[in-house]
Amino acid sequence: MNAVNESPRRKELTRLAAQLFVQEGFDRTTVRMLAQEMGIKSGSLFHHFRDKQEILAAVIEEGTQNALSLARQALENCGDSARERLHAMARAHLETLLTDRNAHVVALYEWRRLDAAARDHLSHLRDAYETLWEQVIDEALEAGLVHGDRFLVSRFVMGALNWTVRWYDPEGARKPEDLAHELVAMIAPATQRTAAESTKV
Amino acid sequence: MNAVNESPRRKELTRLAAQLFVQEGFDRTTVRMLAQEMGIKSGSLFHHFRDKQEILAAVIEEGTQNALSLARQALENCGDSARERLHAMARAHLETLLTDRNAHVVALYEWRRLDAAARDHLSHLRDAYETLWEQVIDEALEAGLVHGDRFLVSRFVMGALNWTVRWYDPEGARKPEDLAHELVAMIAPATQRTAAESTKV
DNA sequence: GGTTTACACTAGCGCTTGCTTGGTTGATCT
DNA sequence: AGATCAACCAAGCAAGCGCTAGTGTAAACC
Repeated sequence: MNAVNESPRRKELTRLAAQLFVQEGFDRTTVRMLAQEMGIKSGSLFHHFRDKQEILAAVIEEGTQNALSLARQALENCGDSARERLHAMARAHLETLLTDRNAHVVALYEWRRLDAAARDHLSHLRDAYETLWEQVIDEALEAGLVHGDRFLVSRFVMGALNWTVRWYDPEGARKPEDLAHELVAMIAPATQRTAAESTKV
Repeated sequence: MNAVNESPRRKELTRLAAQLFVQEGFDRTTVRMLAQEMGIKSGSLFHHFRDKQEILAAVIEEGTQNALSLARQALENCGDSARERLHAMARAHLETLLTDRNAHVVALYEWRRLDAAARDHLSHLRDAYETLWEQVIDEALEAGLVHGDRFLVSRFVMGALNWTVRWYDPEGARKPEDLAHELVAMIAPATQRTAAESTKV
């Protein structure tokens, strides 16, 4: 029973679990269903994970880690202007929501099923991610790009972005890039100043 | 076993069920927990509802009906300008999210637990509500109050509003009215005059 | 060559689940 | 006074749940 390791087998199992958790919900997904999806018997599952809770925690941790590193990377590789940084964050957020969709849906919908210990550990990760966002929002406010209350603006933006998992169609014409652009345009109209940016759309 | 009636007792039970579903989630709420909360034995529960699914459907229907009638009422009692109508809708949405919070949280989080029949029936109700929203968004776009893609703007706005159930504190200083005002200000800044909009599109 | 390790299996324990059954109560109607 | 009816209860069934115990096996390591 190896609890904390990160074997490639365990990672693959985590991926499959995420898929099932999205399809059925955590509570309705039985260890027998998980095992079958993984091609093993239900007993064998507990060699890889201490209990069912740990599978949930593994799924959410995986998704959050990816989101965090993708966001950091996006901020490093973009320009310095508040608009560019805001756009980069929105785009990174939507891209991880797309590529790691299952994990993120689980994180959004099944967070409350985590036990106290796992929730405590994972909320630190999530806080780190949200701090990144608040910094970028602050910059946008200072630059006069967006107006309003710091707390409310960041909540509204996170809501608009996270809500996409409910309606976004990966097969459709719209790319994460497009959504990010449209969102930034909606809350920070390009009509004022910065003549260099009036080319898009 | 009266299935479709609307006795006051049933309404009260529905309210209690909504509270439990929010606290524990639908799957983890057992019929025994529901019965205890209602002050009856688990067997008696099935006199009021055909099965557990029907309780869930009743909770969601109640919430959606209230949201719909509140929104219609708000649109009747507000001014004609696109801004006023947008603000009225946002405010009505947030107010029903506050007063019927439990029912709406259940609708948002447990929708997928509905069986096909209930989901079909309730999605018509929800569509009626979303149609109201899209009309108001359309008016805002035509009036030049907001810019962007019709579909995306309405999805972003709905996301920002619905996300509030995750962080809004009814005991806090902010009223639904304030949130609505701030949201409208964010996506439709008041700085520009209505006449000065001739340059766009 | 012997021991360890990783991974899988079978079998089932103890418990909870949604729901059913058969029956009782007290108020209301005829 | 008898019938009706909504509302409730005690008891329990069949199925399914998470998880454990004990064992087998093939590759890796000393």
